[in-house]
This record gives sequence, C-alpha cells and structure tokens, in this order.
Amino acid sequence: MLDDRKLAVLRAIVEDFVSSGEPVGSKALVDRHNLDVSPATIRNDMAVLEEQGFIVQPHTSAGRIPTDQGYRLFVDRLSGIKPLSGAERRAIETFLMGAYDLDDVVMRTVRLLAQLTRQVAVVQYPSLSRSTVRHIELVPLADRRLLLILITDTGRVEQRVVDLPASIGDESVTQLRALLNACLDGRRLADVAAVIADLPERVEPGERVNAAAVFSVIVETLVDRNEERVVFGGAANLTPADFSRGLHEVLEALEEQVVLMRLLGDSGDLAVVTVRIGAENQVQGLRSASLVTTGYGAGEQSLARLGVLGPTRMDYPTAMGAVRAVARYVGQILAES
Amino acid sequence: MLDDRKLAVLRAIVEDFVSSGEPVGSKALVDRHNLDVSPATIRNDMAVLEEQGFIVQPHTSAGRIPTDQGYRLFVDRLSGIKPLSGAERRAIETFLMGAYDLDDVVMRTVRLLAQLTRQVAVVQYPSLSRSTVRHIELVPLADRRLLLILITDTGRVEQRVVDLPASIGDESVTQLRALLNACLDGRRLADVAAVIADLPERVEPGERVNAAAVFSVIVETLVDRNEERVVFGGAANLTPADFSRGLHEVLEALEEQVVLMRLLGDSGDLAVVTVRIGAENQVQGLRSASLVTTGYGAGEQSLARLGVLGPTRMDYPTAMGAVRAVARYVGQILAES
DNA sequence: ACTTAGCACTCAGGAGACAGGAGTGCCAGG
DNA sequence: CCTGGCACTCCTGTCTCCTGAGTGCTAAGT
Repeated sequence: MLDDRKLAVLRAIVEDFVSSGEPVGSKALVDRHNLDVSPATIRNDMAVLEEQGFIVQPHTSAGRIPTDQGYRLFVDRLSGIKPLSGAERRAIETFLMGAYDLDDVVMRTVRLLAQLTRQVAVVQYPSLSRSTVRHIELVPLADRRLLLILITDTGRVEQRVVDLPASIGDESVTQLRALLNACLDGRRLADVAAVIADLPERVEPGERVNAAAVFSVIVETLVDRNEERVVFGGAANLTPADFSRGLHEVLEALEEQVVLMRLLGDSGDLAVVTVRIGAENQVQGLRSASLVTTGYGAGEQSLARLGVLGPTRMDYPTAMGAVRAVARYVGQILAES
Repeated sequence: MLDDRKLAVLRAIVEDFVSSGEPVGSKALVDRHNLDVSPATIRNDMAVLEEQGFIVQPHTSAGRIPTDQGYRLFVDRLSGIKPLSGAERRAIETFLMGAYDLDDVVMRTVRLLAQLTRQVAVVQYPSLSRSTVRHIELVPLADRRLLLILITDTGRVEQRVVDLPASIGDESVTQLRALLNACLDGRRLADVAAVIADLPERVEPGERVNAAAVFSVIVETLVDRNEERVVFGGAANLTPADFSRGLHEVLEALEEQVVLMRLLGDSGDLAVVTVRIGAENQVQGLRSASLVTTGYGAGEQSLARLGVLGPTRMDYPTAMGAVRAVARYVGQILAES
C-alpha cells in the first residue's frame, strides 16, 4: 500500500517541514533529497499520502504538511532515536553533577532538558509511594507540637507540623522516634499505612493519644498525598507561530498541575520513550503540541516521568535522544545520593 | 505648572488606556469622564502633558497613551492603593489556610496573586540569612556519610549529604548533634558562620576531621548560599498585544533566576508597596513591563519579596492592593507555623 | 487669560484591484 | 509506472484609494 518511496517521501516531508516550518512542495523535495524521480511522480505519491491522511495542504496551491497521523507513522516506523553527541553527554553530566538536593536535581533537569531540546521541559517529582523510608525524625517545637520529618531513599524530605492533644516529654519523643524508625525504615511508602495500623499496640497506653496523632499525620499527609508535583521550564522556547490559537492556551495547560499530571500519567510504559502527538493528548489546548516522555528513577525501577513538550512540528529523533539520555543520568544521580 | 485639570486629564487618560488598551482622544475623554470643558480645551491640556513627557501619540492622528513617566506620576500622586473587597480577602484567607509546608505556601501564594491580579506573580522564598536556626539534625546514611538537615523558624528545611573523611560511630554523631544544637539553636543564619568558627575546639581531637567536614558543609551550603529562590506563575496571563517584541523576551527574563533576583532586589523599602515602571527595571526585556512588589515575612520583619509583573498598562491601584493584602496574609501564615 | 468653535491637515487601517509565483492535478506519451 | 507539459488555483505582496479619528491652529467669545 505504501511502498518504500512513498515512505521516503513522507519522511522527507516531515524532515523538511520540521526544519523550515513551511509547507513543502514536490519540487523542493526532489531538490533537497536525492530522490531519483521527477516532481510529478512525487506529486502522485503525495496525492496518495494525502488520501491516506498522512499529509494535508493548508490551501489548494500550497505544499503539504504532515498530519498528526503522519508524524505518528514517522516516529513509529521512519525514524529512530538520535543519540546525543559526546559533548552533549558530557554537558549533561557536569550540569547535573553539582546538584545538592532533590529540588536542585529537578530544577537542573528542567533547565537542562529545555536547553538541550529548545522546547518546554516537564519533570515530575519522584513519586513518594514507590520510594522507601530512610529515616524519620521527630523534633519537639513546643509543648504540644512536633515537627515530623520523613526522608526517603530518593532524597526527598517531607515535613509536617503535628499538633498533639496532650503535652509530651522528651523521653516519649525519643521512644516514639525509635519505634517509628525501627518499624518503618526501609519500608516502601506504599506499605507504610499497613505497618502503622499495627503500631498503637506497641505504644504504652499513656502515650497512645499523642502517638496516634503522629501516626495519622504520617498516613494522611505523607502516604495518601500522592499529589506528585510537576514542574516545567523553558516556556520561552515556545514560538507563537506554531500554536495557532496563541501561547495562552498552552501556558494555561502547563500551569495547571492537574492537567500536567494527567498528561504525564497517560503516557504508557515507563521504560521506553513515549511520544504523544497532537490530539493524542487528551488535553484541550495541547491539541497542537506533542509530548515526548520517559520514566526515570534510582535503580532499575522508574519512579516518575520527565519529558519535553513542543509543537507537533518537533524534531522527534533528537528530542527522544535527549529525553532518554537525561532520564538515564538523572537516574544515576538519584541512585548515588 | 500642572493645574488640577491637567492632572485630572492625565488620570483619565491612564484609566481609560488601562481599561481599553486603545489610545485615548480628546472627545472620548470628555464623554466618559464628566470634565465640564470642550474637547478643544482638553487638547490644549494634552499638548502640555505631551510636552512635559507624560503622554505620547503613537502616530500623528491617534489619541494619547501614557509614558512611563506618566504612569509614574499617576501612581505617585493621582491614585491610591485600592483595598480588596471582603470577598477577595476571605478568598485569600481560605486559599492560604490549607498550606502544609513552606513550598506549599509559596506555590499557593503564586497562584493566588496571579489569579487575583490576572498578571504574572513573583514570589521570593523567605531568605535564609535573616531567619534563625530552629533545629539541626544529623542522620547516618552509611559508614562515612551523613545527612544534614537544618530547620529554620520560617519552616524552611535545608538538607545536604556530607561525605566524611573517616568513618563515624553513632555515639559521635549524637555528640556532634548535641553540640550543634546547643550552639546554633536560635541563632540567625547570618551569624552561624562566626559561631561555627569557634566550634572545633570544643570537639574531641579524634573527632575533629569529621566534625570539620560537617561544619564546612554547613557554612558553605547553608549560609553562604544565599541563592534565594524566586518562583513565578500566571505566565498565561501575559497578553502578546502588550509586549511589542513578543512574550519571548519576557518569558526568558522570568525564567532566569538571576534576573528575577536582581529585579526584586532592586526594589526599595520592604515595608511599603513599591512600583517599578517600564524602563525603570534595569532588565533588558522587561522594558515594557511593570513590577509591583512589597516585602513579607513572619513577624514584623520582612524576609523576602513578592509581587506581580505585568505590562506597564496595568491597573496599579488594584495590583497594589492585592500585593499588599497577600503579603500580609502570607506573613501571618508564616508567623503561625 | 482662558475657553471654545471651526477648519484644514495628517495618517493608520481597511477594501479593492492586480500581478507574480508556487504548487497542484491531470493527461498524454514514453 | 514514470515524466513533461499545461491549465488552474489561490496565497502573498504591492499599490491605490478612501474613510475616519484625531490633531493643531486660529480667531472669536467670555
């Protein structure tokens, strides 16, 4: 149905349109790529490609531009992932090396990805529920107030003030801290709730009210709250020309945590680089945007997603390469710390 | 030199232009505001105002628009701060109430300000150097690795991994922790470096190498690093029409931490609402933007700044009101926690 | 001295008209 | 199945013209 040359034509159209932004015509195609046929032949091929829905003409006497479906075919069958250059890889490494805490890692990753791809970068904070408890700390703030700090193996630090029903002595705090660490250290956060359910029995009756307050805060705030943050950067890379209805829509979507979360959540397998093109994003306002994402995380298991967002007219092979490489390096950094 | 009516004319021009975005002519002015004179008179006044540099004509046969200088006069002498409505105040309160940690407070503040003013909101994290140490925690991670956590009275938690030159026992960690807390609790971060300089003497000789590593990390990372973060939000509120050279410039400036910091740093007195108009911002790319800021913080002392950024054509009285109100509420929230 | 009416002038912006050109579809011949 | 040729479409830029908003100036009125 689509012979090799037609595929080559589609590939050429995508490449030219991505680099120029102008609809591409049959003559330009044979000139720039060495297809050994005449423009007329290409026109026939293009007619077929258009009929099949891979390309369209913005108006009668213009060249063709790829449709979402055309890009889809391109990324699925006509292009691979373009590896980064050595210089780029070194740049990533040195850029991420200096990070001193999780916030910083995420911020740097965003800047890095945005700069590397000249698109908008999107990075999700490593999910709490898949990481494990490294340490729990209780700090007395006042007579009936504790600061609870939970440290995960991904370097994430969560904190919360706990208001106690009764006053508490230093000694009790120490005991409680020891109990928590003994029982929770190394546990996956997803399992914490179950473990905590059994804890009250192991607390002296007199301390149970206070302990219960602490327990419930842990469960409510740290475990149930899987409100995983997503940050973005590189909005300055958005070019108004690529978004017919203006940047407004896109910026609005990006600033809406919930939308971003859903966007990332939808993307399939964490282990590979996923591409969502145009209307495949079920988000109003990102109909003319594409999203290239993958999972990343410490160790072999992916904890969260990162990627880039740009116009459908995007250099997919390069973007995919950058996303994959950055994800790997970030994973390494997280594993080390 | 500028009699009352001329000032009234300037005020009217600013108000009309802010609300409509169109250059405003003499006829429209007398119609919409009840100035009891003829358009011709107004024209004479406008000629004077133009000569003085408060307004300009985009082209010969158009109405006038205010210059930076015109806006300046407007905010300094012709308008006050417009207080928020009761409903708005209640909205602020409930919106900020639910915050559970510093990050969340800042994020909510950004969203709130952006929504309230329909502009870009800019919030600086409370400065470390002006806050005080509430607690320091050391957590052994591995044989020669500690996690250092510093908690400030503004609820900020800073963390850092420390690589030790020699292995360290639990006991030594406990001692060190006790020493640090004994000496640093309640100190202003700005003073921490001085205090730490005297600490090595008070550590047993055998432990000094490790202690020194911890000390230097505290000083380097937590104290010297006054890299105070600034976050922004509401970029979707930027209207391309107001920025002749496109949003690109503005977005770039906003995404550059350093630029934002300088921008906020320049603004004067923390205790009042400050307005910088157009080219008063010494930042290339924000020449056609205005910035309304004020300080905020727990207690009476301001710790950092927040504000909104928008086109020079901005509703200053309302923006100033919102900024002031939000700053107060955030201050309260921080003081409570 | 200030205000006002009248008038000529300027100029941005929109509507038409027009030419040029890029690109197409189709047909007939190799 | 490919190709050259050709008629056709329609976007784009340019030019002109016109209109209307808005001005500055002058002369007269208070």
